[in-house]
Amino acid sequence: MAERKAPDASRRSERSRTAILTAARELIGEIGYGKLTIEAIAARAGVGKQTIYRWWPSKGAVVFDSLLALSEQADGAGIVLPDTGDIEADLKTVLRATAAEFADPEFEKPIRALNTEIINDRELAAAYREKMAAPMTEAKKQRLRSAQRAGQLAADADLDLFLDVLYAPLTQRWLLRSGPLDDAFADALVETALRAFRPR
Amino acid sequence: MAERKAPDASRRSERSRTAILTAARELIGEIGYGKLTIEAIAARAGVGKQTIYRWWPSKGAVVFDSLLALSEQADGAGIVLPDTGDIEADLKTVLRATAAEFADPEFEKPIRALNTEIINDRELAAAYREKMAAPMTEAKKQRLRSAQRAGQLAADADLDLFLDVLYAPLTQRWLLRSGPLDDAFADALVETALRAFRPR
Amino acid sequence: MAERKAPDASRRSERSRTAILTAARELIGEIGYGKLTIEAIAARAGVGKQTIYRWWPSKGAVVFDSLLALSEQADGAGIVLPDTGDIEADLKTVLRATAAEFADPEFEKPIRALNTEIINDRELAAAYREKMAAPMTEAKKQRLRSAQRAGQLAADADLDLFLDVLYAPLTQRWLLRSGPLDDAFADALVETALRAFRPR
Amino acid sequence: MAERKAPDASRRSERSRTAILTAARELIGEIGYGKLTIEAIAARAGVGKQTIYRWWPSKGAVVFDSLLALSEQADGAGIVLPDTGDIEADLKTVLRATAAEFADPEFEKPIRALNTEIINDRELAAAYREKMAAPMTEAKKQRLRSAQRAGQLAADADLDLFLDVLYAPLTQRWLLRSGPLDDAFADALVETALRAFRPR
DNA sequence: GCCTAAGCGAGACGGTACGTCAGGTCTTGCA
DNA sequence: TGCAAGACCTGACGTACCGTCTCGCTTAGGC
Repeated sequence: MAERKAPDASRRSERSRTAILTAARELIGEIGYGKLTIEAIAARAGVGKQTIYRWWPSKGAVVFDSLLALSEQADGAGIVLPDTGDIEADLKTVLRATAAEFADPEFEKPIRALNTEIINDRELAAAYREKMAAPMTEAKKQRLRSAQRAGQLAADADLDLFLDVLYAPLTQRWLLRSGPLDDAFADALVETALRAFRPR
Repeated sequence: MAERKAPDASRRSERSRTAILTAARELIGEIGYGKLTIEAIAARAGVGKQTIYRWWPSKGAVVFDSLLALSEQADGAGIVLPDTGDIEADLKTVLRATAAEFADPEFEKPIRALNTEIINDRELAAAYREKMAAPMTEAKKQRLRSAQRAGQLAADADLDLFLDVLYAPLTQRWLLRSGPLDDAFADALVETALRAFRPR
Repeated sequence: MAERKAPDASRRSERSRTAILTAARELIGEIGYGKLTIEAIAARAGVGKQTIYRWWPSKGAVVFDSLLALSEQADGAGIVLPDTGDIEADLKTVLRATAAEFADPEFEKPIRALNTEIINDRELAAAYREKMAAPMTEAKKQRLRSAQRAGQLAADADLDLFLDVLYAPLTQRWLLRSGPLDDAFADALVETALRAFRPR
Repeated sequence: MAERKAPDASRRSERSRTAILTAARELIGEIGYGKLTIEAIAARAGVGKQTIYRWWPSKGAVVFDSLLALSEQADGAGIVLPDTGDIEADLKTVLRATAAEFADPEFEKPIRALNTEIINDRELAAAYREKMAAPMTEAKKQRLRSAQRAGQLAADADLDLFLDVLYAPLTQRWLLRSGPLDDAFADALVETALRAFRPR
């Protein structure tokens, strides 16, 4: 097991790390992922290129970390979905919000960047599932289990499948721009999913 | 209003066009989309770079055309889905086949390449929907309408939504590698979708 | 005999070639050979770095060519040394001029640069002897042969040796800064050399 | 007027100093002066880079010191040239030995390195003259004075000039590789120099 | 059937960014 | 407090491709 490099993480400059992630995030918003370069990140962060290459294996990894930092700061205290007792209403609220987020140009570019990377990089995909998707998924399942207890969802429903059916069409439509992402679509998805998994 | 370029399509060399598309397809399979370069395509095709720039606006467009050529040769005679009269069985057959295709490394790289391009290029996304997705979608709807007539599907079902619910989870799982693409998953999707849209 | 690259010299841009050589010469004068970089040459010449790497194997080669161009433009019509009939007076004139040239800061930097390169590069040394030293040496020998015919120099004198004895001390003293390069020194060298090779 | 650096020489690690000079000398022999780097010296010597920068102002200075150490160990007891009473024979012996040394690849690289440095660095040139050349020159003059007393050399001969005429052609030819450095050349130089400075 | 304008292969060009190497400075334990 | 270790910013390296631009050479259409 011959490591080629083993930089001493204890000596790592927190100042540089933060500056790099911030610069990456800003640049994605400004010029888009496709035109993002390591040199530009380094320049904007006031950092040597080597400092980036020392700590990240690829441009995609930097971008991933920069977005991860963003998402982590959001859910510092854990993510909780609304629970009014009405699963349909709550899911519509959440899905409409997600759809709106996709439409926000501020969010659009980074998320497209992230998806581009994930599609083509196995390891990044794994990191995404663990670090970014998992906490969100767990929060959603929490709400679904509550609905199961309330008898609004089949007790034996496969929650992973439920979430796939609920969210994948939304994401897909956004990625491929194959249709409008309006409230009607969000509502229709919720209704469809609940219909498929309603208690017998 | 003088166009800057107006290449005379009637003089276009079919030999070069074919060689370029073939080279592009081969290279995607060999080195992947990310490392694909115009120079490599030109070299492999035995063609000057200018000949590529003359006829395509971007690398993505070449790649798209090369995969389009592939898909067109497949459905020259039109696509027809099996219709045994049992919509559930037929859809399971089709979805299992699609899942298997995704698992085939031969198909995997080009489709990932295509998705990468489409996500980040509006025009390519439109071209994809028109040239590649539309015929497929139409064939699927054909089969679904047959099921509606047979009373196996709600007569007022939104077929676009149905197809989204049926296929998006599959594509998503494949793109993000978020779970196994086995027969069980394909079957579960078909059952879920049909449950959501069964006649009242 | 597998050549790795074989750029087509017939397509070479004369404009670029000239700009590069000029830029190199100017920069040597301004910042010195040690701090000279290919990037700076390219930038000053308004040229891509690749255009330099395409046509020259090393920084030293560029510098050499730039000085060669300089020397060639000087002796377009051939070099002729003064011949008043008095070899001692003529040589003193020439050596004093050479010493003065060495003292001129304008000439100093390029020549030091050249020597630095030549010392450490066999091929450059060969090129120097052929392209730059040889014509000069031939001109000097011409004058010496005239002196031999006039009976001012031993008829069987080894002219190469004579020139070494005459010039090497001058060059050496200049390179190592081991003593003053004044007229007295030039005169002394001439007298010494002539004394050693006077006719018996 | 506070010096920016004032390392306390009394605390200097002799172990490090020696290791650095040894490493420098070895590396010059192995990879040549041009490719020599401070980092490589530090790594080979098992020393931090700062320890080098603390005690030497430039790479050239390290190299110089490393070669100085070499030459000092050689002439600890003072240098004495052979004195058989026959100045011509003695000088031929010495010059032939010098020529042979130049041909020895072991000696070649360091001396070329040294010359490269000296040519471009005034201070190093001065140090060279004082520390390395001077003792050698003095030893040679000693022998020449003996020859003057023996009537084999003009009593009023300029010994510095004599040494220049004798050695510079040899050094020059070696540096520029402009001719063979054989015994014949060494002998011819001695004969020429003696002819120029023989007693009247 | 010839002429001529176009497409074509080739590849040089001015550039941008790559990923690496080394320079020289600064910081952190260890001895 | 001198040292080894090595992270840091800087800047140059030599390479790979970009998209544009000539070069001669086919090669097809209009005359």
